[in-house]
This record gives sequence, C-alpha cells and structure tokens, in this order.
Amino acid sequence: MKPRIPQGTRDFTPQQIAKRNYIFEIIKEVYELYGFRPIETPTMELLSTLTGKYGEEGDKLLFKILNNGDFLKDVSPELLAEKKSAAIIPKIAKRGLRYDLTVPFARFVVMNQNALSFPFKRYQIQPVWRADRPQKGRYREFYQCDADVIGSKSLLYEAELIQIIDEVFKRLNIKVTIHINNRKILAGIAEATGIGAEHFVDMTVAIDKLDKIGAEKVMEEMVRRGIAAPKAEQVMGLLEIDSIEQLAAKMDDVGSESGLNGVEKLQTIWRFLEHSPLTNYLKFDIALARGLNYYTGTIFEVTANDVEMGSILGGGRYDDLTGIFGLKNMSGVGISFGAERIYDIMEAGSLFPEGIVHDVQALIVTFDDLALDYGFGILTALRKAGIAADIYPEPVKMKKQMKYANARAIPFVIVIGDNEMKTGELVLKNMETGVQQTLFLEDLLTVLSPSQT
RNA sequence: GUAGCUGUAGCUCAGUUGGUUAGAGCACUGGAUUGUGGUUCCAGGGGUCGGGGGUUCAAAUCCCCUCAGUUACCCCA
Repeated sequence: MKPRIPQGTRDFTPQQIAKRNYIFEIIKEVYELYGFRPIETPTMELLSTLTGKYGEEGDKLLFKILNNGDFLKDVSPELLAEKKSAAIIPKIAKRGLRYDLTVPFARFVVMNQNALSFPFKRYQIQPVWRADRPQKGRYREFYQCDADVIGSKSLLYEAELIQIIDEVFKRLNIKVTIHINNRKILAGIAEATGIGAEHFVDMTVAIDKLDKIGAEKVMEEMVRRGIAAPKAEQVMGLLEIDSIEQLAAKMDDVGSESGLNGVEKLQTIWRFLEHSPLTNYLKFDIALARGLNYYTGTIFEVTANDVEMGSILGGGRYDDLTGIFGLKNMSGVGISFGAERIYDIMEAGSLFPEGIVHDVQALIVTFDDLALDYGFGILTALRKAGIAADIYPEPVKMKKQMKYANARAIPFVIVIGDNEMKTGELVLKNMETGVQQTLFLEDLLTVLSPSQT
C-alpha cells in the first residue's frame, strides 16, 4: 500500500523538531519570566464542552470521535432513515478533539477553581485540530502557544502581554508590528454612526478586512451585509482616524460612552508602558476587529514587517469566558502565538541560529569485527563520560561509514583498527577540517567532554 | 461546501502537433580504491505514467467519470 497521512497533517523530522523546539523554548522562557505556569488539558474533550462555543461554522470544524462499541444502538431507525447527520452526531459521538486552548482552559479554571489562586496566569503549548480545508500556512493539526491571565480586569496585564510579545519576537529576531484596539471603540463607532446591535458583527467582520481588501470592498461588504450606505460611509470616515487623541475628541463629540471608555483603556495601557520602551512598534489600529469571537475589550494582533504572512499572533480580553461553565465575573486576557507561521517566517528569512540541531558528538568507525568489539567498549566509556556518541553497527567499507557520519552532521569520527587496538592510541578525526590526531582514551575523553566544547 | 491547478522512479521534475523500448538530477547498490567522508569516474537496480472507462491503427499525451494533493473564497493560527 502507498503510505499516506491524513489531509492537513504533517510528519516532523529531527531537524524540524529542533527548530520548532527552539521557538517553543523561547516562548516558554519568556512566559515563565513573566510568572505564567504551564498546564495541559486532554487531547479530547466532551463534545458538549466544545459545541456551541465557536459559532455555527466552528461546530462544523470540530473533529468528532466515534463512540466505541455498538455506537448505533441508541440511534432510532427513523433517525437513520432520515439521514439527518446533525441529529445523529450527539448519539454516536460523545467526545471531540480540542479545537483551541482557550475553551478547555475556561473549563479547567471552573473545574479546578478551588486549587487556583486568582489572578491565575497559565500558559499552554499543545496541538489543536480543525477540520478546515487546508491551504498555505493553515493545517488541520497545529500547535498553539497560549498565555492567559484570568480573574482580573487590570489593564496592567495587557501591558505585560505586550511586553511578552515584544520580548519573544526580539529574541526570535523577527521585526514585527503589534496592532492594538479595543472592541469598545468599535462599539463606539457603531454608536456614533447609528448602526444598531444587530449589525455590529456585520460591521466588525467587514472592517477587519480593511488591510486585505481595501476601503472600497469593505464598504461594499457592509452594504451587502445590510448596513445602510450612508452609515457605512460614515464608518469609513471614522476608520481614517489613526491617533488616540483624535479619536477621543471624536467620541466626545458624539457622546459615545463606550467609545470613550475604550479610548481610556488604551490610554491606560500606554501609560503603563511609558517607562518601559519596546523594541517593536506598538500601533493603535482602529480597523483591527478580530472576527466575532468572545473578545469584549482589548484586542491584539501581530504582523511581521518583512514578510507577507497574515497575523502571527492573536489575542484579547474576554469578560465572561467561564460563565457558560457556571463561574461568573471572571475577566481574562490572553494571547496565542501562531507557531507554524513563525516557523515559516524564520525559515524564509534564515533566522534560525546555527547549532540548534543536536546530534551525537562522535561516531566510532571500525575496520573489522575485533575492532567493533573493542569500539563498543570505547563507546561505553564515552557515554559514561557524558559524551553523546554512536558506533557504526558493522565494520563495512570506510566510505560508507564516513558518509553516514557526514549525513548526520556528526563533528568527530573515531577510527579503530589493528594499529589502534595494538597501541591504545585512537584516531580522532575532525569531520569539518579533516584534521586527524591520535590520542589515548583519557585524552580523547578530555577533548570531547561537553565542558571543553 | 464552491472554483482553479497538479498527479510520471524512493524524492524533485522533463516528456514536442498522439507515433518505436518513458527520461534526467538527487538518493540507493556495486566497482575504480584491502585504513578515510563532505569534491571524481564507471556500472547497476528500480515505473500498474493516481484509478476506471472511452476515442484511435496507436494514449503519459485527447474526452468523460472518480480518487488524492494543492491554491483561492468563507472562516481562521
């Protein structure tokens, strides 16, 4: 049979894992520096935990897990005959794969509330699954790197998260722009232009596309979604505002309470950051809307400056995420790094540093069976001394053994044959320079010991 | 769900208006070279041309169906 993997999934080679771990390690280090602690949640959740949390579209993108055993026993013949899949699903699947890390986190907080102290800061780096149609930079299985604080309304945490974003991209050597807005400002725009609550989502969905499709198309989309043309035009006018001061004046003019509230919140964040300069550019972006999910306050997004690649981080504040699980008044704010896209950017810009792919320090190559026995003893000595090493398992042609060392990018080869066994002096070859030296085992251990290199 | 593009050796891909036995590079195996790789040279193995049907004297090539991958839309990391 032809080997295949499911659509939208990928294998990872050791080299790719090394690079991916490099990104994860930097994110983890910075998260921990800022007091976030790791948690993990199960790969599968009860379907009832997941459904209805991501909108109608989201439900379709959930991977469901077929029940074990006689999964059809609770399905009535009538239901089967009607072929109504949506009605049958809950009867044959009670579990599903996690779709993101935020909803499982909300469930986690509610279930473990007695064991946690609030504000609770957690980070979580795990894969999620979506039954979306894959395309460039989008997969059915991918990692999210989330950090959230739950149980505080303080805007200090927004400031902290911005510092985290800045620090991570500084360490990764990627130049980015951090876009920030507040949904209350968008509500203010709706208020100012008389767009009612029923069209608020239509407005945000449309203006979120401003940088992608341009002003004209955004205007068209709003009208297509049922917003009166003059109102849509007014919205477009407001979107040209690019300073907070200007916006404050405008919101004051129209007397929009929520607009002013949003402005105030942004100003507070800026005040926190006043004396802590950022490396990257923090940009107020009035057109940033981030779709229509659970965000209610601050919203973030990050784009790379030098590469065309969509957003590489998203985040924001949600006032009531745990409410659906029975825990009220828990405001939270969080971010999520898009690890795969960051990987692609770093690959495209050759931003991964040298030497992050770790293999063994030395490979022992041998000329005959006697040397192989002898070499296995040397190998054990190397490993006891803490030196990562391997031996070629058969005394085949030198060329083949050398090629193997090359292919694995092993820096040193230890050659063992009759001469070496007679004298006890081993040949150590530097595979980069080609230089060889003969050394007794003790000296060899010193030269190769990790503290020396 | 809708549309475009692509399926040829293990991998990346050539293959002319349909025409004899379908090719290259890389990888692999053996040899030149009985103690030395990353840079040589020679030879070799490997193919249901995604699958099925049709047109034709003749199909990798043209037509239909189907499967898979991929890109875009919707949505999203």
